[in-house]
Amino acid sequence: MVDHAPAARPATSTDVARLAGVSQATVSYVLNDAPGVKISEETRERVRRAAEELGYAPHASARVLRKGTSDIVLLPLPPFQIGGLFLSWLNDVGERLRQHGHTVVLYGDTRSKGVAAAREWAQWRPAAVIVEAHRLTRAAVRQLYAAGTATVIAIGAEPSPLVPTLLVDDYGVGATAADHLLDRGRTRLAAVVPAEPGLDAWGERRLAGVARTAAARGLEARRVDLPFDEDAAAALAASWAAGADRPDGVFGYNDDYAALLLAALGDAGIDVPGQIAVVGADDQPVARLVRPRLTSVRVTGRLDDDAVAARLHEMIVSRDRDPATVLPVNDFAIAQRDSG
Amino acid sequence: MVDHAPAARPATSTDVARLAGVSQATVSYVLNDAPGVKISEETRERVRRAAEELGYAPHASARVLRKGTSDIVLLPLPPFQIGGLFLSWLNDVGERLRQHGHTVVLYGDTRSKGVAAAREWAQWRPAAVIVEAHRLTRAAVRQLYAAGTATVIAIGAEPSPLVPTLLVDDYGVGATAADHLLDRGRTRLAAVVPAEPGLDAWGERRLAGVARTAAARGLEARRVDLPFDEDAAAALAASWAAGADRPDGVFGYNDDYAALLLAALGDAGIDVPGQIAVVGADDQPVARLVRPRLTSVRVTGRLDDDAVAARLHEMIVSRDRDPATVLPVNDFAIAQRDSG
DNA sequence: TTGTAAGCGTTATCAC
DNA sequence: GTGATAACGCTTACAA
Repeated sequence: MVDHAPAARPATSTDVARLAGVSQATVSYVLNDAPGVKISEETRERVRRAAEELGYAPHASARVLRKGTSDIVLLPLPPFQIGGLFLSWLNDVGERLRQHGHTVVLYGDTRSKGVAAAREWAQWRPAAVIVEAHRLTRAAVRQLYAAGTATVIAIGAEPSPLVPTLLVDDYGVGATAADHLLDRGRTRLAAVVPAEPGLDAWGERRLAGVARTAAARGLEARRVDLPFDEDAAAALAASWAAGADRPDGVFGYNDDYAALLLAALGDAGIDVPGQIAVVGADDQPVARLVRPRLTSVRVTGRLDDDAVAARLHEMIVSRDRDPATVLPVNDFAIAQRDSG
Repeated sequence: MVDHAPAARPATSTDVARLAGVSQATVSYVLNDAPGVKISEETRERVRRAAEELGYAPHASARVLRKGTSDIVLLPLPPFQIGGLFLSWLNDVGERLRQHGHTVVLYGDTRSKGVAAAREWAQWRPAAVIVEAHRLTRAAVRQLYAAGTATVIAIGAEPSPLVPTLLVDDYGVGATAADHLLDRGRTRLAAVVPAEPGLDAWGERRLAGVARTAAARGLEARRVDLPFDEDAAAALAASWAAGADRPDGVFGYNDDYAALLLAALGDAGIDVPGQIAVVGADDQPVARLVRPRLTSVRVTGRLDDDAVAARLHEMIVSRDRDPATVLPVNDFAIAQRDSG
């Protein structure tokens, strides 16, 4: 690439055509490898060289306007609220989607949901919108499909009745922890639900997974609401140290909460895992940094990222809008350590 | 909003005009509050109602094509590689930028840099591009400016020579830790540099901050390369337990690495903070979950998010392209706990 | 094998 | 005050 003098305005395909000595249409044909159009290799080369020379980049909006739809895969997600785990998964899958020719856009909007949000997303004529299930309504989906969006995909812990779902099973986390605890002979189970706005919904689902699994064996699971706060954890540990109604197996919601509880139990003189087994989730670094080391539910991919991206791509090109299409993405394993 | 029958195609401003019984131009005037155009309040109301009725959302691409530039603030960042800390900061600032009328887009591209990347970004005619400094070249900046981008802003630990910089001071983290350790009488300093690709560059800068501060007091700081690995940490702790060349104050890079080291020192029978003080960084939850609790460098905002967003907005509207414009965003404090 | 021309939905410059 | 109308840059059917 030659280092040109600063262009006053970005080069257009007309500029390229002029430089290459061909028509503007030919430029479009060549650069898009238009099928069913025969152009001599020599002309192609001239066009490509001219484009390179001018630093030509096609005007995305003009292209979208003309074609009526973009190749954007829109992810209107608040990127921080979702865990680092999901975020890195998303990045890997995004990378693959890009290789399939999509433009992956994390769209910065947060509060809105329903048809108002859909209208905003629809402005960009995305090929696909992948969004948390709770932000979708029937009208929202309709608006997007009217805007030419090939498919809308919900992210949720259960299948959406409106559109295909990327199933991020959160019940399974709790279920896996419960199975592990029960298999090791624990019978009085408890599950932490974080007392933080935004996290509680996730906590409820993990708790439900624990409860469901316990129920299958004729047992119950107690709910323990816990804010991320040392004093609250100490109070809880003290009440358990006093005896009364102490569980012998606790699922700590995730590794952070489990570690918080673990530290408080230790401070209160309760033996882990002797008196209480503690299991975390997400297999984060902290699990190996506390003593005893934390047993944790590791979330693994059910399909590899390539496969997920390939399925998504397939759904987009085939305009699969069937709510019956459900793509489960995660699976679980126990990372066995010392706490339970 | 009335819940309409499914639209076959998204409503255009022409549809709105027809329904409101006005010309299409009038619709544009009303919805954009065009200055210097007198339109009766009654007409305005009719137009607005028609737009609402039809669920009209202007076609973003058509608007961009016509206006020559978008209101997109493009952040071509891999959202996972950057820490959770920066991510949540970014979200807050993004939210504010949105309130200033910008469309914040995290653009999914990763590998590319230089003019090739710039060309890809320029396709969308963004109003601003905020990107890591190392991905910019002179030609890249030129291409973006030619595409009408109001300003390009670098993110980096030192001011960019090409464009204005959002200064994320990483040296300061190490410097703050070193000051703290030195103030408490430690003299044989060491700093952990994570032996992980991708993290080492950050580690080097934090180390440099420690070294610089130590040097100002006539002392040196030792570099300790450490992978995130229990065995490696144990080996390091064992060598220090053996005596030899043991530091009395260690900066652990961040809380995860500091906690890793802390656990290994404990296992090796070294007293913390008695024999070695350990300081982490980022003030993550883990700092309160380990024993002794971890003293940590807390990264705080130098300006509040509102102010940062306001400055960015100002730079965009004024087309501030002056590399002398530097916006330092973070400041530091010590979260004093038990480890040092 | 290549060129001509229509039209995508907006905004903005003119006449009316 | 309001309504035609001409771009904006591109893709694609059709003409040459």
